[in-house]
Amino acid sequence: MATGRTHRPATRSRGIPEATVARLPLYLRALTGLSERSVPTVSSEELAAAAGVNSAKLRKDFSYLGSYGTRGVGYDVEYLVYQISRELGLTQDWPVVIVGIGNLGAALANYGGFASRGFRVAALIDADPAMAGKPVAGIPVQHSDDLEKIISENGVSIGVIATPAGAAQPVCDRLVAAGVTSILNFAPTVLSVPEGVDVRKVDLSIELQILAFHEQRKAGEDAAAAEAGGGSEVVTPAVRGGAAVDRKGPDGDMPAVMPA
Amino acid sequence: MATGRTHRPATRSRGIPEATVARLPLYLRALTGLSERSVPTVSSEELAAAAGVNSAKLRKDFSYLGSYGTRGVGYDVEYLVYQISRELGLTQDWPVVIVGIGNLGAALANYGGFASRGFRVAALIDADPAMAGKPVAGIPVQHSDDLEKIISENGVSIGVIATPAGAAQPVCDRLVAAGVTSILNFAPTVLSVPEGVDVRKVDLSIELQILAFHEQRKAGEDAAAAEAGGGSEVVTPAVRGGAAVDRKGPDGDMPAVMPA
DNA sequence: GAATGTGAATTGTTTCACAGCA
DNA sequence: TGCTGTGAAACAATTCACATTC
Repeated sequence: MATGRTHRPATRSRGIPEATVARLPLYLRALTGLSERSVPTVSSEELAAAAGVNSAKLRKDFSYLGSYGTRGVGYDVEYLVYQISRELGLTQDWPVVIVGIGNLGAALANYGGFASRGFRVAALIDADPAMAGKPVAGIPVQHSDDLEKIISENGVSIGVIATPAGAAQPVCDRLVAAGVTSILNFAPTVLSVPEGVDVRKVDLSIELQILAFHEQRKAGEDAAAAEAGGGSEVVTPAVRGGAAVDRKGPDGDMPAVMPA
Repeated sequence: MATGRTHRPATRSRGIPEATVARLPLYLRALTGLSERSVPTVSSEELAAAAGVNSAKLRKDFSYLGSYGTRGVGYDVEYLVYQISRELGLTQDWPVVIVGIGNLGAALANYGGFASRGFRVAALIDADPAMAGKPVAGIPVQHSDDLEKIISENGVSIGVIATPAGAAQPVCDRLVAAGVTSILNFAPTVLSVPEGVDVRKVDLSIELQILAFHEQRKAGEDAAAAEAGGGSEVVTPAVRGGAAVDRKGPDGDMPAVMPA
């Protein structure tokens, strides 16, 4: 999961489990595809395949929303699209601000996937005065001095942070103070927010690290054995200062070393 | 979670639960911060706070790696950094290719977080001949005709897909055929891959949709009531063609309508 | 005395398997 | 007959609480 939540009770919101909520957008995407191809109905099996999950899970997920299928037939595509959209709150317009218009912020501003699903980029904000007024994705960048005003004038409740790590917490604080209650954080930092504010994070390098973990494992115990025995390109290990030479990991003893 | 996995047994890899693996990068980031500030040791309580998790979870996570702490004292920062890096496979160099050098691909190429953690952008690949040769983030873009050659010459096992949705599956197939076994997918599609290939996905609009779900809920049952009663900016509902006017959702009856 | 490491309890999620309905 | 909807079983993750060790 490229993602995690901060704060917020583990309680299911209106009975829908978090894991299910996280999959609704996936179903919606698959359904939208079918809808565009004018497919009228779809079975749990087919839809599950299109969404990349298994059908029992999908049926259980849908059962939390209500009884929207027809036994022996399947689900009406258009009807489900509407129900899921409504459940996700996509039948309304969500103005969003993006703070931090660097490479990533600009890419986000240009990203079509937002606009296509009820999200409207209401403003772009950056701390660099040189950026002010410059249009990105057709929207003029505004200076962060005006952040509070921009938020309130546009009725923004969702903010996207794409600043450098150091700026993220202060920006977050200002967004929250100005009334934002949902934040999508691309900066590699843990944000602390008051109760009632939702944070989701996307950390590109974390995803790669998780892949690397599995990749390493695939390389096999052969490689692990080789590394235990002889030299590899491990970053120059130096002898550790403190106590403990007797640490034990599950894969055998490890010399008390660490990267320089 | 901005993320999910496709394919691959639910089995713990070498006894480390997936949920734990997904948090290791977080701990590592927090530890790196402490290391830079020359903090020698840290308690589970402190580190958990810095990583944004609770301390019991952190201790349980670490217990899967081994006994790396000292009772009554805490964890040695440098030592843990090394152990986690090793566990994640970050003590080796991972050449990565990025396919699809649009706004997002370019932003990824420029993203510092990759390089800082053992990931090296070995090549940028795009299907547009006009891009070929043009440097992005100091690396010349290569044409996708040469994809297979690039993969094998650089020993790439991790690929990043940042193409439009339509191109993603063909690109994925070629990457896999050329030897890539881990894929980070930014395209909004489900990729199908053979057994043994790992896919993680990051879908920006999915994250926003999950936020919107919770945001909607925060707006309260008052808003829900208001919407049930009168007009809101629901996208022009039209009467549904098919059967069923008797569908029932958990929040009361719903007219058989859907977005236009 | 302080903080780790971990069994046991709890909570959440997935999968199974089949009753019930169109 | 075919496919949904859902209890019940299996599994996974989290949290508790405390014995253990420094």
